[in-house]
Amino acid sequence: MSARRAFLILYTRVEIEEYNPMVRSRIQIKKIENIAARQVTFSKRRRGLFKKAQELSTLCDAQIGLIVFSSTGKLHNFSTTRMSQIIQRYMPHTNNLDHQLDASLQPQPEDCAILCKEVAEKNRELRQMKGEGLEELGIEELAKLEKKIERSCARVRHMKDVKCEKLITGLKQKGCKLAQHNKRLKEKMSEVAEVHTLENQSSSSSSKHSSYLQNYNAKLDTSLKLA
Amino acid sequence: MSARRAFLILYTRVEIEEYNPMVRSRIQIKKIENIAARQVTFSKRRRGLFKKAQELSTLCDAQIGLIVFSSTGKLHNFSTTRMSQIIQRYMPHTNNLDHQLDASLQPQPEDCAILCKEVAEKNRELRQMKGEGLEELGIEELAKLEKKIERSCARVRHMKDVKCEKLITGLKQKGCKLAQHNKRLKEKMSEVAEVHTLENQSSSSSSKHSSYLQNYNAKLDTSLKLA
DNA sequence: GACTAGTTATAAG
DNA sequence: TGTTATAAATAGT
Repeated sequence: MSARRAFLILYTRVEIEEYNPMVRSRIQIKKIENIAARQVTFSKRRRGLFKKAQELSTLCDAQIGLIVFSSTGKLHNFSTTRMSQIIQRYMPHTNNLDHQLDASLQPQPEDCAILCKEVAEKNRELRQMKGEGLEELGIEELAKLEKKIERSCARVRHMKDVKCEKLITGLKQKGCKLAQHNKRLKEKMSEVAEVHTLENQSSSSSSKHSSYLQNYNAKLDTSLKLA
Repeated sequence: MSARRAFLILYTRVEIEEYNPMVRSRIQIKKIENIAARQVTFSKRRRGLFKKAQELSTLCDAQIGLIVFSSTGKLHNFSTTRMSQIIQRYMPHTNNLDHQLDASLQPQPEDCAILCKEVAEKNRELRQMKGEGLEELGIEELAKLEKKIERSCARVRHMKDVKCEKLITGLKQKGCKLAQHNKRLKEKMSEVAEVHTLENQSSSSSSKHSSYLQNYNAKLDTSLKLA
């Protein structure tokens, strides 16, 4: 039984580490030394990568630029808009060390055209969202737009409510603190007043204390206002 | 039973096309409108994309630069060496250098900058109208925005109602006309049938008239279909 | 962020 | 390039 067990363990280890089964196995991510295999993998994975990039840009409305040089030096690239546009947009985010690049990244006429188109498109969408220029839309489209705007409105309303609630909570807390502070100040005031009364009864030099009390009251007021 | 069958079919279609089952289903590659879902997907897929890029570069010894701007404008990038190096290696492969030579004939960079700003501004407004990126707004602004969107919605709804009403009126008129036409055609038909009966009773040469009547009926059918 | 269950990418042939 | 079975990515919770 022990021998059988040993065999099983050995078999399993061999299968995982060395034996190439006829089916796909997990691979390590390290440079593929076999050139043919590397090229095949490069081709397949490049396609996969570009597809993923395309999907991400579509699904999430992202702007993507992807440059790939194969080990043979061949260029492959993908971008949602003109690559130069993406690189330009990227530049401000990078260190100033790369300023030399700026010279070769002057805006192209195509970029202007693209931007113009973009502005026009945004304007159209914006006008629709504002409920302008609706004549060209059909009933279905109008219904969709209505739903979309309603959702927007709900989002705005929700954010407003959240902020209001936060504000109210904050104000309440502040109020509580102020009330506590007030209470403490009043207590102190009555203490002072008591002392004053006692002193007033036992001594004739009251004017000095009286002005002191007034001064104290004034300070109290200021504290309250500041709080 | 037929009604029940129709219901079942409808239910099935809805389940397939719209209802979200509790398990993963195939998705269409199109912009995700739900903002939260979009952000989650962006985050997940971005990680996946970057991992794939990393793997491809390691496995196949490729030089890769990847720039991603999210829809909120945030930059994410990956590169095997300094991005500037990759961009520089990329530049000769574009025809930008040729364009650069006649820079004097090209639109000024300022134009592009202005357009860029405009796009950015429109995007900001649009996003707000869609109820995105509201964190930076105060309660007052949110309230204003809400009112604005409500007005938009009212406009869209109004336009939809107007169009619906028009459509309904149009359809009703069409229906009336068709009904009238039908009535007239039926009257004519009974006249013809009457004549035919009389003639059939008084004369023996009925085959000629019979074929004439058939022809007439065929024409009637055509008229009805066209109407 | 973790989990699960279908989906998608891909290693090997 | 196409196929197949498994690994990996990921949509929905």
